[in-house]
Amino acid sequence: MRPLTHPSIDDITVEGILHALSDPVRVRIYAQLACAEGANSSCSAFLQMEDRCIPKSTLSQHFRALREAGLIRSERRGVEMLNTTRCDEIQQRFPGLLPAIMHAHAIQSGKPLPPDPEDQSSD
Amino acid sequence: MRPLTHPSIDDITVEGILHALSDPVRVRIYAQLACAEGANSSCSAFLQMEDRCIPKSTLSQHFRALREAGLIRSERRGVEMLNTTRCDEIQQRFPGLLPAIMHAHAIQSGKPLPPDPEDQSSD
DNA sequence: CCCATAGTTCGTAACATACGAACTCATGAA
DNA sequence: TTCATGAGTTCGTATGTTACGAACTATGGG
Repeated sequence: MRPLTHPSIDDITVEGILHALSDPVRVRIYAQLACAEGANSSCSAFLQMEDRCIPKSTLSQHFRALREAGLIRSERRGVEMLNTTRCDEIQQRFPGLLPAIMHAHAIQSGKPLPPDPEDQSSD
Repeated sequence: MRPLTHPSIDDITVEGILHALSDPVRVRIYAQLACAEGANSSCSAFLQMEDRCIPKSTLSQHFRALREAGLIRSERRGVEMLNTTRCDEIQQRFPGLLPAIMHAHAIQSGKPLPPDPEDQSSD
């Protein structure tokens, strides 16, 4: 089992981020992580998302995609995995990108957030 | 030859936009169109982009991808094609999304724009 | 009508993705 | 230490997507 690889902040690309978040399952995972930061962030917490039941091998691949795009950081916590977003780093490198995407996603889901408190604006 | 299809603004999805712009060639095309709005926007203008030479069948597919994602509008102008971005419409539906993406892309390309005048902030 | 130019579509090879089966790793019980 | 269990990963394969050359369609000019 190869050790988890995380790209350095400078190797993170816009294309990579967009591609990772262009998958509906992955945005949902990412949105969950971004909301419940630090809470129940193990992979298994997503085994039964709202409506669909996603097989765990597929979930594992999705987490890997998010990880290799630089969107999340995963570390072992005993038998589980602790997943956290790297939004602070990405905000440094690409200010406003993630908030804008998540905001648009919220609009599309019919639950537009109130104007985000600490986001959106270019750093 | 089927007539060009453009999704209605309500059928445009965030995932579709992100996927379309997650391809390096397509962002470059889109960026060009967004900059030189109305100028030389035919497909053939992109036949020899900066470094790579992209075959025209491939280019055609890229334009179709952008069109079907709702990012551009294409109409015949005689023998050519006039391509224009639909950024105003998209700005209505997903405020700040495209500016943030293009801004991030500019940063990555090493030419960060000055803080965008009318963008970024959550309407 | 014939030709040239601008794009599109088709066919196929290369690449990417989804998911079940089989695996690894950490932990806890015996 | 050994075995069992739960959490994730990797592999193999079927299915989908993408790239690009060849053949096609449309428009405009002689």
